[in-house]
Amino acid sequence: MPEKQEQFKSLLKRNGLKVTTQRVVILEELSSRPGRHLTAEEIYDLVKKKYPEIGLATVYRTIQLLSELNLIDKLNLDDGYVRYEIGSKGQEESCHHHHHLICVDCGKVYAFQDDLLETLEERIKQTMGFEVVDHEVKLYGHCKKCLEQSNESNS
Amino acid sequence: MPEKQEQFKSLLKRNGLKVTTQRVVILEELSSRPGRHLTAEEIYDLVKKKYPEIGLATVYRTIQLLSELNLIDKLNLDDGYVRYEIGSKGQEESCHHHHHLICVDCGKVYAFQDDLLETLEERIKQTMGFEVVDHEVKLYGHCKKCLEQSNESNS
DNA sequence: CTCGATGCAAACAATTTGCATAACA
DNA sequence: TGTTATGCAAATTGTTTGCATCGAG
Repeated sequence: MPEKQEQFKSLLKRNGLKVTTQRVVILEELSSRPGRHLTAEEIYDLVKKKYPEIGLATVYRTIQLLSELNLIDKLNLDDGYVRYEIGSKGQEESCHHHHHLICVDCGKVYAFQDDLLETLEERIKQTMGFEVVDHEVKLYGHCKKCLEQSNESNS
Repeated sequence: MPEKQEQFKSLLKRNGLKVTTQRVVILEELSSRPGRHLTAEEIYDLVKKKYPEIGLATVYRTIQLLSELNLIDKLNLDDGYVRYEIGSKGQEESCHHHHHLICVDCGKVYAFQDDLLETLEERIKQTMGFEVVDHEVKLYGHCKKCLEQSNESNS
């Protein structure tokens, strides 16, 4: 999909960044895995397959840059790694900013979108005078599959 | 307040932990600063004033222990430090589980409680079969004070 | 007494940085 | 051609761990 490559190139240019193969490949790898939450090391390994000369430091530097521009989203699952996924601005599809459901049993991460948060933010603005511009919501619990499995073993 | 000390001691015992001066002092320091979000290093410095022999490793070990028992709450502001504050179980007052408003201008962290989240969690249970048991909500934005200051300079 | 808890220092691991080289604009 | 980005390796730093000692139960 060369048209996607062109998109990334103009995306970089639009944000005042130089277009390099490394940056385009990193964006490609992330964007071809929406919903996956990849660590720097994982991105490094993926990119190396397409561009073996890349260094880990470049991955870190690029990730940080893209994150500051909100082209990719940062996610911290408190497992010692910072993870990244393609964000709404880095994707043509309007995949809205979403939140995460983290299963404490199997570790799987689910995404969900919600508009209820807007009501909450409105209320906060009213009561505390605090104007919310971004949010990070992590809900921990038991996913459907794990709930079913534990029900089976209990019956 | 020696009655608070007694409380911490029984709190530790109740959770199957040995009562040591180090652990009690760490709990004291945290509980005398509700709403403050302290790093391990900061806790270490505070505790050293009352108990200079303590080692940083003990602080880390104790913090981890108390965090697993939910006596203290972990907070990650993505500034490279993991922070801790006394939790509802570690305090006699019923200070409900709360969420954080983080001002992107001055860095100040405000707390708020909300019940709207329960509606959200109910909805998630219905639509996705995911049962939420814990949550971490961080809202980033501009606090009242910083909003007022930027308004003044604009007028 | 016995096992868990501590202090110290060394080990770890994710991330950052300095610097010479390469390559986009 | 000049500045920005890269690769490599070394440095940094929050956190963990091994081990001998100490102290709560």
